[in-house]
Amino acid sequence: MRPEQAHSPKRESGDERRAAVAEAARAIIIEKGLEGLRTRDIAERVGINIATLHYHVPTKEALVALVAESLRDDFKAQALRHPKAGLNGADQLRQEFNEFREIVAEMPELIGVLSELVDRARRDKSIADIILPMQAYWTEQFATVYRLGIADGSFRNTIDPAAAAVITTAALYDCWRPHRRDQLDGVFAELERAFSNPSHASQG
Amino acid sequence: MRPEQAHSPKRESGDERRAAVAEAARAIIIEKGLEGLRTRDIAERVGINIATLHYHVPTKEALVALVAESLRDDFKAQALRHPKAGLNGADQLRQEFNEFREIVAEMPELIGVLSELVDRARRDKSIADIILPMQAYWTEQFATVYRLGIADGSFRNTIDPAAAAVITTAALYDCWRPHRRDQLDGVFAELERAFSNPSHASQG
DNA sequence: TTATCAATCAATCATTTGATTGAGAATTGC
DNA sequence: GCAATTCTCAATCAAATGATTGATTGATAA
Repeated sequence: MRPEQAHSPKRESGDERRAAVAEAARAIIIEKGLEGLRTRDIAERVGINIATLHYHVPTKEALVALVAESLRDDFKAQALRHPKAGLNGADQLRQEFNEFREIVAEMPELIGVLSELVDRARRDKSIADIILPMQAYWTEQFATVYRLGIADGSFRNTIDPAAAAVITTAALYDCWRPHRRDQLDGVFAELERAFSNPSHASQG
Repeated sequence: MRPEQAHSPKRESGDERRAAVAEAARAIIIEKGLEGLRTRDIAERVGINIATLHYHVPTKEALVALVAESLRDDFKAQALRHPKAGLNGADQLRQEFNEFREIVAEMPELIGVLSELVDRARRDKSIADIILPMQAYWTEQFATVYRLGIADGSFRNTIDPAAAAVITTAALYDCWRPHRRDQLDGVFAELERAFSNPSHASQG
């Protein structure tokens, strides 16, 4: 979001409105789910009239898609935060875990929004087209790390990178949930053991 | 559900009505999510009047709890299907995977209902009280298998059973989703490799 | 300054929604 | 068989819901 212009009475631009709408909708989804998402509640939370909301985001469907896009964009920004060049597979995996820990710490409740959108993606192709590529991208990041680790010897060479990546992202996603959050570090450690190269370890 | 009594014009009992309501609600949740669950649609699908629905299930909240309970009961029934006595850890793990494959094959779309209820559990304690113990029970099954496998030597002794169980159930759950279903066997195999005992394998 | 377009609003629409009411039908127990 | 109880229904309620309408305001370019 664009920095606020100091005390400007100027109307917000269309993009700013839509960003505010997306943010308000996310907050409400966290509280009430997609099930409880109401256009009037969003308008109220942004501080605009219901007709203004419809002016900027014409339908409720468009609104949910806007939320999905805002989420995708946040994750994209997060993915670019830390470069990984020069690290071996095992170190990159650890870095991915550290980054994930940051996400969980910064956005503890976003799992709620993401999860609701994943559910909707099953039923609504327009949401699937936003959410599934994002998930696939995340999973592919791990597959790449595992391939690198196999090549550099830090992971066992029996790994199926694609399957290992699914296992990893699934476990991380599950540990984002409130009732599993205290198991995050234990799961990180176990994943590292699961994929590390035993002969590498015995050499080290 | 109770076998149908042949051609009996008798009214269905309260329990039968509620079971039919739960089943109808499940079907609608699969199609439209909790977001699109409407009491009138359920009544119509069962073939009863809306007031009759309210007679048997007084509020929408009670209805969602009924769905959660019906799901829990199905899983409980499934869990008792195959005895595991006498198998070592690795074989029990394989049997768990085979059972899970059965569940996915028999109830491919139930992930949709379960997932919606998991999301609601975050926001609604009465649902959490039904769903979370069910999930914890499932996870604990795997932890038990891993502990057994460590003891009998079929799994590596560095495993943290609780963390390994979380990783396992998370991966299986994720592979129940339509877009991941084709990876189920690969993930099974990778999980087996992840936790197997290397010195056991080299002896075998 | 004026015309144009974008944005905003209050009021409103048509329908839906969870739930209720009261009468009648069906079942049960004595 | 009858009274009591359970169950079912059509009609209805009050409020909510996504969305629309038409008037007005704000911003900008000429």
